[in-house]
Amino acid sequence: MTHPRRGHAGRTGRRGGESGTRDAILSAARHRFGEHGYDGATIRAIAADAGVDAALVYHFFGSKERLFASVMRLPIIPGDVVEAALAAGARDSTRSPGEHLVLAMLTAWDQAEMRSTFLGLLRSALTSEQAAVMLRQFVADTILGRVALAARSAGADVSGDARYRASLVGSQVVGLVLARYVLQVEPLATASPAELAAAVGPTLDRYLTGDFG
Amino acid sequence: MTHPRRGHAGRTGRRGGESGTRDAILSAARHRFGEHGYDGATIRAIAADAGVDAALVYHFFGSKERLFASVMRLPIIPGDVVEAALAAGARDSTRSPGEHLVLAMLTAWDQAEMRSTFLGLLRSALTSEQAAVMLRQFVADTILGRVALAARSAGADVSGDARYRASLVGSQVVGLVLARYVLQVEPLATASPAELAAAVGPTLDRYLTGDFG
DNA sequence: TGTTGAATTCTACGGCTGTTGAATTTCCCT
DNA sequence: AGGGAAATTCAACAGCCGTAGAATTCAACA
Repeated sequence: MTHPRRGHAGRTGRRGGESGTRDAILSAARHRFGEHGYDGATIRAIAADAGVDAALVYHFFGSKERLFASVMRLPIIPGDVVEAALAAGARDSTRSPGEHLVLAMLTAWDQAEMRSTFLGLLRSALTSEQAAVMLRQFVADTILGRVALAARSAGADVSGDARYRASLVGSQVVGLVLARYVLQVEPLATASPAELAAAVGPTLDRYLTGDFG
Repeated sequence: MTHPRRGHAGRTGRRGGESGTRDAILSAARHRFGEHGYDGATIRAIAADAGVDAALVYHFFGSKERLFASVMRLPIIPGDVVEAALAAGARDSTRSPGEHLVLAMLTAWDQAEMRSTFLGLLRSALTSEQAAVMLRQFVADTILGRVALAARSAGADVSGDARYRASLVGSQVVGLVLARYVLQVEPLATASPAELAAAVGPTLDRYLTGDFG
């Protein structure tokens, strides 16, 4: 009576064929972390999504924290995207640096995998102080640093307020992302990237090189 | 051996004097919800902060959800603050409506009680879909509605893009709040309200009445 | 002085959590 | 053919969670 079918056989034990289970777990984890944050995502739910027992997650990743770290290893480096956008804006006369920045951000966030990863980081940072410190450090090092550099080279900067300018840029970007992808405020959530670039790009340009107190 | 001392007597039973326990619970709950969000805050921790048994929280409030609702009843109405700021900006020539808006926001957020309440709402909205719907509804009704109204009356609006403008304003405000009070990005977290008003106010003015695609 | 009702705590239940160790099945290499 | 390694599941642990009920103490009023 025990004729093992492919997928869920007798009970325990190895399955036939290439399983790809590890990747299934990673994908499910990215989804769950993205939707519910670190604390809200449970190992059992992730395992269930991947069609697998919870213990297998531990076999592969050792702990929830290490699973989170594995998931949050980004497939692209955000700092490079920012730098490319700023460089493109400097030589392309049809669009300003700010507009390029908005477009680059929205393009990255519109890829499902990226969006889940970023959302997971953001949601976790908002509920756990530990995650907040990590995210702050990461953003300061890889993103705000490059923006500050661009601000310094583009505009005529007297004092060292480049970091101030960069943080203003960051505040508008994170607010846009939050309103569009998390809160899904309605005209914003469905507006086209080009439309948003036209609306928000000049704000970033002014923060980067404009004149204010 | 059982001489009951004021504060924590024999064991169970009522304590002497006016306890003010209910308010202590409310205050502790506001703190906890603000720091950790709805899920992260536990009844037992709230009770411990208030120096009280967890069951007493249920005696007073019935359930965690009802406690949350009691805490989140705001002492002031944000919509009124927004309206007052916009009105002041219209007749006061030394500061624009956008600058008034920023100042009003920062003033509200700098009161500890307000900040905890708002943070609780925000953090909860970011991890629970249910809370997100509630917050979105609330913000749309009481805040974005008034901003949209102001945009419509102030600028020359052809189509019904007032909601679009209002949501842009909202995105910059929420981003500023997030960067300053949650992530505590450094030049922003300690900048003076006046400084931020000068930097961010014109952005809001442009979103309200400016020209873009 | 009782009696009633509110304030307060103790104890416990069932459910969910991250995590572990043993058992089982399959694959791959010799 | 056989044996070791990998993949997979089951069952259980201790701990925390929200919540409910009973017991106790105090205050106020008749």
